[in-house]
Amino acid sequence: MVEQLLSNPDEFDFLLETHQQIEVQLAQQDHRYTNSRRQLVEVLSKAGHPMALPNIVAADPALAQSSVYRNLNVLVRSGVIRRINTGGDHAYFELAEPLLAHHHHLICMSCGAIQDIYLTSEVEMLVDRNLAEVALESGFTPIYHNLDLHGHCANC
Amino acid sequence: MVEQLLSNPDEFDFLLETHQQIEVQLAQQDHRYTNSRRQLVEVLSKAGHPMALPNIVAADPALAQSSVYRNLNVLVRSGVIRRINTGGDHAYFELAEPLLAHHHHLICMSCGAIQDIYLTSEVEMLVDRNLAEVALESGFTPIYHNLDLHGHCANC
DNA sequence: TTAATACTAAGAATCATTCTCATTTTTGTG
DNA sequence: CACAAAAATGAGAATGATTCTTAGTATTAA
Repeated sequence: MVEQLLSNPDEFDFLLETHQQIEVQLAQQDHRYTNSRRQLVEVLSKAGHPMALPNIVAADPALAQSSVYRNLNVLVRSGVIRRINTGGDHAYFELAEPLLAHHHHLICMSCGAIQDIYLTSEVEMLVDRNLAEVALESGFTPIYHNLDLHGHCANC
Repeated sequence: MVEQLLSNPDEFDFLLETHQQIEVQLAQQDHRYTNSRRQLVEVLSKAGHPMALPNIVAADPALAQSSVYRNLNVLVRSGVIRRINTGGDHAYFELAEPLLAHHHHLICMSCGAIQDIYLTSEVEMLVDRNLAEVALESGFTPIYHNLDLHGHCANC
């Protein structure tokens, strides 16, 4: 069992809870939470940062590329995983809210690295309110928003 | 001359100014503002909203697909055009700041349509400040930010 | 048990985008 | 006005991330 390899009991609990939530979320849309989907979620969860497909596949040799692509789509459509479009060669993927707290990204224009950032709740609230107003005026139904800062990371 | 077809003198002035600015901006990087680049800019300018490649090519039969792709890249690298990654099949393109005022986008998850939105200057200021703080902590050098709201447009 | 349905995974197919290259246009210099 | 050097063009080939196909496997429900 993969769980026995974890040194940190908190991480163990987190994964357990995460798996349970996801199972319910998928069941609501008549999808199964199969082994390979669990493994995919564990790779993303343990990495702790957004990953592109080659990294996901490399992180767990049991994962088949075609299945990962298919399952990423299923999980994105079910709201379990979030797709991040950087404009680079690959899309990036991370666990979606509420499995992960609401946050945004620094995206390096040189190396493509992605780092999570958190804004103050005051700023988040004002942005939300302002976006909601503008959406309402256009008859637009908001689902989620993206906010990312592009530039050059410390290494580049 | 394309300009003679314009009914609105304001639009004529706007294009003139725009072309002049772009010519300078390109010259600074040893690029020429050629005819086909002008035509590309005019298509985007007249549309008044972000366009995907097939629409750009369809809007002006004189534009060759391969040249449009190449020139979009040149103009994006020079900061004249902005690329919008929606996650759909195509990237979208629009004139960049300061040719267009700072704004954000509503992106329809059903039909892919993109609409410009403007936030209040108060919100923009707070977001900028907060992003700058967070970037500084990470040694990240900010260039620009994206903020887009995904959901369903009035038609969908 | 059995039928229906979901899932898997290897490889083929798709298609947006980039690359190649022969030709044309523009620029700068004598 | 050449004329060489540098940029740009455009048609088609190549690339490569992602999706599709398909035959087989696993799960569910009756």
